[in-house]
Amino acid sequence: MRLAELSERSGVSTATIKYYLREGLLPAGRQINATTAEYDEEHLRRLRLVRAMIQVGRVPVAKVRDVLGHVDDDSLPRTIRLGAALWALPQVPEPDEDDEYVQAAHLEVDKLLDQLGWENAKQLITISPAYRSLVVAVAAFRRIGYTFGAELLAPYAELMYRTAVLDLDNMEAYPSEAERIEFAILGVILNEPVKQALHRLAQEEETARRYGFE
Amino acid sequence: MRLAELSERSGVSTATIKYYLREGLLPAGRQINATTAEYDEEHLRRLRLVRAMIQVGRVPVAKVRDVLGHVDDDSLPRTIRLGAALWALPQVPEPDEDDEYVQAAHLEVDKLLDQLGWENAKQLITISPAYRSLVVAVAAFRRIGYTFGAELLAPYAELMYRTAVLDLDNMEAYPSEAERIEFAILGVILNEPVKQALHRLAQEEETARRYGFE
DNA sequence: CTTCTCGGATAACGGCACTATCCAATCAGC
DNA sequence: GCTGATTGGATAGTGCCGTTATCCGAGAAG
Repeated sequence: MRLAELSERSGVSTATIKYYLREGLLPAGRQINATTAEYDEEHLRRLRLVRAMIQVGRVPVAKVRDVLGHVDDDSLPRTIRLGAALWALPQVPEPDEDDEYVQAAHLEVDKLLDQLGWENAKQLITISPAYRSLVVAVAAFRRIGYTFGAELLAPYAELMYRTAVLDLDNMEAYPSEAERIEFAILGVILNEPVKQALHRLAQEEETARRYGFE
Repeated sequence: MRLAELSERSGVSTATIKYYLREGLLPAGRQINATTAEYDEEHLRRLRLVRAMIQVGRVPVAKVRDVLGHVDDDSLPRTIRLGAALWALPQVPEPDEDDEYVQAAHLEVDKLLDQLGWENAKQLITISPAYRSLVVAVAAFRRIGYTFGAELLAPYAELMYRTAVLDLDNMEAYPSEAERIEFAILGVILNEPVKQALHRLAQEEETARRYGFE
């Protein structure tokens, strides 16, 4: 198919597709001649993935490029590809290590990991963006005057761990390696909006149950 | 304290504070004379809240204004204030109701709510942004070729419901109404980054447990 | 008195996701 | 084979948004 058809079937304007091509989010089509390029179902699929990441996952274009680079890198073993995709995702600004709240948050999060026995996560704390995000968020709570210590975090972490087990179970249900990788990426990028929405729905439900509508 | 000190103690530049004042995120200081205004601890606290929402919660400035408007509106009953804060948060673009994937997602999500017995949430589906976000995300999965039906969503929803119970329990632990409201706002805005980070950490932990580091 | 700082108003900036405009090559319909 | 529409590439422009820089005249400080 040609650009116009790719645009029609994906619902993305040709101008935007050209932009994605330029930015390297979409591989170039097979060049038929100087003015025509041919795209296939793979392009359509990739384009839909890109759109989902940008619109639903709110992933910036540059990050999408990074993530896709890892997805396409067949030379990497699976866990590395998974990790690379996770880590290429948008992050909270770097924590200011001199800030007293950040330091307190570090202690609290480290205590939490000890309590939970997350030995693998502990090994990653120097490099994991998830760890840094957690520290930044916990520090923000403290700065406003609310403590969000290990004892409050632990039950959440327990639930999130069970969520992660579900994620990986679902991923393993797919037969091909390629699908598993793509689903894992989606599981990080699109799953979070799903869980966030479920969470808010659950909050609405429980609030209504406790206090009614008025 | 004056602008310069407010800036120093909060770590926010005077130019940005002026911008927040202009945008109505921060109430004006007490005017001492034509060129001096006096700010107090409440201003500092509010400023930190605003910063946390913008930087950690990634809430757009306009939304912060809306949320704070509800926080400050003493005439509203608590559940409404809570709901108003929840609903003022950034949303996914409106789902296109003509889209076949969106329609399928609607059916799937409705089925899920029935299965779970979330009767209160069902009543809110016409207006709840959380419901719409969920539909958009589920539709995005389907569009790429992965089904994320009620039977896969249900265990996640169960875990999220337990998370919401924790949220409300934590909120109720605060003695004053004002603190509870503020904590509830934070619980929606800052808690989500916390949970998201815990989730990713948990994914990293479980991935490492299943597959090791190589 | 004069130099410094204050806060208000306004304009400018930089990043990002697109989008509009040109253009020459080429395809489709007659 | 001619002609008008379409194609894809290059480039510049747009709109939004969070932030910052520049002026300015009115006090405060030494």
